[in-house]
This record gives sequence, structure tokens and C-alpha cells, in this order.
Amino acid sequence: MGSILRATARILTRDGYEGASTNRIAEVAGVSVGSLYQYFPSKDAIVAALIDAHCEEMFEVFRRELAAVAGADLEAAARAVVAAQIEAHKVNPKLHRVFLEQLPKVGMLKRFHEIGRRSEALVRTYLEARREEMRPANLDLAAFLLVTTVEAVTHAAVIDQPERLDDPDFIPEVTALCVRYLAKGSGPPRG
Amino acid sequence: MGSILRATARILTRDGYEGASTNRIAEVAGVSVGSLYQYFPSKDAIVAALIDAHCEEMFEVFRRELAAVAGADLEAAARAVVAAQIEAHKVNPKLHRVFLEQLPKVGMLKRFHEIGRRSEALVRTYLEARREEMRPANLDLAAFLLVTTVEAVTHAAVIDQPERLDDPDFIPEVTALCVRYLAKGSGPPRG
DNA sequence: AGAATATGTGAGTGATCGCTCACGTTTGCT
DNA sequence: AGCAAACGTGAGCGATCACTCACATATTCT
Repeated sequence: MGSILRATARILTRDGYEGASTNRIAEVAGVSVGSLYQYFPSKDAIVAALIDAHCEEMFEVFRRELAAVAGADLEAAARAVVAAQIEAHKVNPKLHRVFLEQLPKVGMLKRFHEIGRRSEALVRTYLEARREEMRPANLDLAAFLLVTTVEAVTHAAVIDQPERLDDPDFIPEVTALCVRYLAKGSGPPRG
Repeated sequence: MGSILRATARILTRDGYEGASTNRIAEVAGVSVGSLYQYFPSKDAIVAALIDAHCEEMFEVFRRELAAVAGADLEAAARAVVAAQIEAHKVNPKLHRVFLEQLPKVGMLKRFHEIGRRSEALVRTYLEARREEMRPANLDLAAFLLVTTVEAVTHAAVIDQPERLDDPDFIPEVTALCVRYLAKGSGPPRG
């Protein structure tokens, strides 16, 4: 069963979604198609199980790195969130890409949206604990903006432009994007 | 030919990628499959043409709204960028979603990345013209972060959580995210 | 050992798909 | 009208796919 998931992941990362027929998955896993259907009711179920495992793994990396800075100040916490997202995206970037860019079924994406919502909840908890330091009145909106932003920027960097990560300004600048948005410090002069 | 593209767009928005077989496209367009292949060499070519048209339309909306504020101050320009991205995403949200979430071919996504790069160039031009007002030293990185951020936040809102757009804080807060990142105003106290 | 059960096999099924091609139909010219 | 080129047609081809099922093999009982 694990071998089926491992074979599927390998095919997806090497040949993309098109190469992942049930016969080929069975072949690479070293079992027969019949066996494959004893463990999974459908091809979609295999992919779904793989997505679930991948999402769980990414979220676990994210959550663990965040737990370490629950009491830290804003700057340190923001830097940790950014670094955590980068690490989470390094779990299996190729597989991550296939899931987000090649899966033709919409239902599959819901699983990714869910870890987004869970990440938002973690961040909102932090923001609420330090509410008096925060400029935004609507912390729900703030958490949404931050998580969406950091995820997008991280994703674009890790998946599409890995050379960005070599830029020593990358993490500090993304951190600044978050911190300057959140902190009360004087913004631009208000009209 | 236009009818083929229109039929394809309609099927994609109504039934998703799975429903868009060449026979069905021909049927909805009111032509025969044979005719379809006189205008397009392959099914992929139809989808590609549709993507190109869609991207061009979105970028044109974005570019036009931006041209109007080329000389405006940072706050106004940022607000315009945010509003422009929202408007661009309203061109055809359902089709946009299918393109980004259901197309199984990676090659198709390159076309979306290209308008991202073009948007970055527009933004960078503005940033460079006002370089002395900007805090970030690396305006290339700044343009990348801003465009990626505003696109992601806008996309998430328009496509997945349209109720966000009803929040009167939405545009101001996204604008604040950009302006506070860019402006020289005192950031958080530096260690 | 032998029956009963669980597990594994892979050729084959039916359905779908992108695409072709032999054949009509229309159009525009002389 | 007569012809030819351009345009349109749709049954059907070959390929592929997810999935099944009759059968073989392995395992666990008594």
C-alpha cells in the first residue's frame, strides 16, 4: 500500500500527471492492477491519499517551526513564519507543483485550501495574543492577507524561481512586508 | 472560429475541463468536428488561443487602470494597482479558475506567468521613477513581492472568497500592505 | 493434510477521446 | 451553365484509460 503511494509520487514527480495511469502505477509499485484496487477504490482515491499525506507533512513542518516562536516578538515571529513556509515548500517541491498545476479535478484543491485555513488560524491566534501591538483592527482580515501573501511569495520563489532564495534580501524583505503591515509604527502620512 | 472559442469558454465555465471534448466543443459551437480542425491544429491550440485572449484581456484592464495613475503619489498608485487587479480578475472569474485549477498541461501556465512578469515591469517602472521615496534597495525584488502579493490576495478573494470584497477594509488594507512596505516611514524599531 | 479463506494476478471490457478522411455542399469564377 | 476550389460534414479509427473478474497462489485454520 505504501509502495503504491510511493510509486504514484515518483511517477507524478518524474512524468507529471499524464504519465500516471493505473497500469503504470501498478507496474512501478511492483504489484498487479488488481491488487491496486484492493487497497484503493479508485485512481482518484490514490491521488487524494497522496495529497492528504503531502499536505499533512507540509502543515506539520509549518506548525512545528511556529510553535517555537509562540512567545517571540513580532519581527522574530514574522521571520519564523516566512522561514517556516519556505521549509514547508521544500518538503517535495516537484510533487507540490504537480498537485497545484496539473491536477484536473477541482475537488483535490480543497485539501490545499484547508491547510491555508489552518495556517490562518495559527497566525490569528498569535495576532490576537498581541492585539495591542497591532495596527490592523480586523485581525481576521490581517491573518488572511498575511498567510495568502507569504504562501504566494514563497510558492513562487521555491517552485518557479528558486534563485530568489539565494538573494540574502529575500527573507528580510518578506519579513518587512509582514512586520510593517502589522506594526503600529507611523505609516505614511494620512491625508 | 470565434464561435469555437466562445463554445469552448462556455463549456469550460459550465462543466470544467472534463466536459470539454472536441466533439462537444464542435456540437456547442454548431459546427462539425472536421470544421473545428480546419481552424485549429489541435485541441490544445484551441485552449491556448483562449488562454491568450483571456490573459491579454486581463492585462489590458490592468494596464489601462495603471496608466491613469502614472504620476500619482504612492498611496493613490498602490490603491489603483489593487483596484486594477480586482477589476482584471472580474473579466471572467470562472474561466480564470478553470485555467489555473483544472488545466493538466504545465505549458499552459507559462502564459499566465508571462503577464505576471509584464505586470512586474510596469510596477518596477513606477518604483524607479520615485526611487528616492522608496525604502527597499532592491526594486526588482520589491516589484516581484508586490505583484505576487497583490495578485495572490486578489485571486483568493475574487475566485474563492468573493464575500471578502464586500468588506470595506479590503482594498484599504491591501493598499496599506503595499504602501507600508514601500514607504520610508519609520518601520518597527531595529535591534 | 486438506479445507477454507484471504490475497494477488493480468488479460480483457467497455467507454471515451482526439483526430482523420472520403464525401457532400457552397461559393466564385468564366 | 459548367467547373473548380474552398469549405463543411460526421461516421469511424486507433489509441488509451480506469476498472473487472475468472482464476492462481499463499496463508491460516482444524
